[in-house]
Amino acid sequence: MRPAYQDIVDTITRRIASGVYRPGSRLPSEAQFCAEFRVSPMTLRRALNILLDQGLILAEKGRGTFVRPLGLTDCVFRLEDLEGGWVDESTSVRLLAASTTKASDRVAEKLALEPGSRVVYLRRLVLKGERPAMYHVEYVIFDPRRPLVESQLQITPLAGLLSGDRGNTFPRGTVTLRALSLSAEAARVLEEPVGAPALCLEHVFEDNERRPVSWGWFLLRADLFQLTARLGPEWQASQEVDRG
Amino acid sequence: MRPAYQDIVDTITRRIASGVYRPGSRLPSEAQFCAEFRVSPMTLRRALNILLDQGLILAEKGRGTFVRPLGLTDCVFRLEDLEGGWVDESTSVRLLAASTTKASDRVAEKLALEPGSRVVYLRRLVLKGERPAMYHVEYVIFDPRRPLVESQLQITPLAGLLSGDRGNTFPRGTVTLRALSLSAEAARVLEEPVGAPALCLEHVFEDNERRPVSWGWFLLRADLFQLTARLGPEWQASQEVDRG
DNA sequence: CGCAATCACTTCCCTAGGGAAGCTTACAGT
DNA sequence: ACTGTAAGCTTCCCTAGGGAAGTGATTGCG
Repeated sequence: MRPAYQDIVDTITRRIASGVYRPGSRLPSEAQFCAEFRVSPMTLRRALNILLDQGLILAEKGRGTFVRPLGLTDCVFRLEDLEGGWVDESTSVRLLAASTTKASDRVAEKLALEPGSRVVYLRRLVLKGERPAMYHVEYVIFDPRRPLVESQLQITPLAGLLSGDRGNTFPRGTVTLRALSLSAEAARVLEEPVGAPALCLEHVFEDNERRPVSWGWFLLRADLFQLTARLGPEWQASQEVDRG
Repeated sequence: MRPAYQDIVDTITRRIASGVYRPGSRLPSEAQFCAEFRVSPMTLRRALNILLDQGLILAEKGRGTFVRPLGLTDCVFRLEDLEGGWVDESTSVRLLAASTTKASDRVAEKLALEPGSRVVYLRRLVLKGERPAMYHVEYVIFDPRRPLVESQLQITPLAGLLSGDRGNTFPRGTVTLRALSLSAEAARVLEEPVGAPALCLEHVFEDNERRPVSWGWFLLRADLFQLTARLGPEWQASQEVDRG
């Protein structure tokens, strides 16, 4: 039913979590594991590879594999499971502004354009129920020769931009996360006091030729959104039990 | 020299990045790939598995494998590559306070203790050169029966807590990231105006039995620290060229 | 025409080996 | 005592298949 390599992954993970294999210590060789689990080397190797790039173990060629000691810095935060959620039933998007303007120096620099080039300027407000939650500002290049723009311009289904459902996805991009205080304008829109803390999610999307296509940022109310990561071994309970 | 599966991963990645394989479209079957790259099914499968859990492709049993359309939410932020850095030559740690006190209600709740139990209270300041950068507050359970405490108590090498070098690592934990405004005390220590924005990194570490061992948080000056993630296909340049 | 069975194609899992390359240790020769 | 070598570990990579299970189109039968 369940793949053998998955059972092996879980078993070893459990042993690490429960302290049978301690951080830093060497664990049995591949040959020994093959004998214990009664599988071929290839299958065992597959299990180890999974643990390897989960970062739970650490292999040194010719010496052995070891339990990797974990530190705070091993945390990974997935934007996918942002607490506060991106979209659910109560979510609605309100378009505050959409126009084409000439790029300011700052915008032109970010988008690698000549100053004064035409760009599309967008401002959206995402509401959870009645409450403003995110404020989104974005500048998109306006170049008839590049076909990407129109897909970007379908405004309301912000969802498409977030989780790449349909065509309006970008092949590449850079996203940076930081904290800041709300400006007067952002504070007004988000119905927060000026200077209130917020998470800022700045993004630059690029096309296939690595040219920037859009620059913008989300402002997330600090009281509604946070990121959580779990550190250390985690496994799904397996129904199977040794009946040897 | 270079493993074959790695070359395959890079080649497919490059094709996705350059638009040869478009988002959502089906890519060749495993058999076809085997024929093209002249490798055995197992090797090809290995390459696909890597792309699979990089999230670049998406396989549906019986139907085929497809290029996965990406969205903003696919970003992952690694605490490891925090911009502003955790430790380098100019980093020093100053211990502001270390004492044992009775746990307040809030602390007792977080650590799952009886209110009034003894806990170790720590406050550290991390400096980059002369400049305060992070402020760390932590509560550690004080229980002679649990041996973990002493390793936690070696204060100055904060590095050990961050990247698990030696023994003072915890098997498990939860870390949450959010934005907030500096309290009066934190602002004074970090030499920032009261109410300045900061990233807050709250952490709870647990022992093998999943009992909380320590609770605390880092406050990171918003002007010094941010997290960056790259979205989309990325590959290492391979020196090898087709000479068929 | 409608429905069910078949068949081709797909992803996915596993076996049973061989061999390259790196590290450690023991042992021989100097 | 020291050094170079060889043996025996180790991780790592690859081949060449077989078979299970899911999907979709085609075909044959009522």
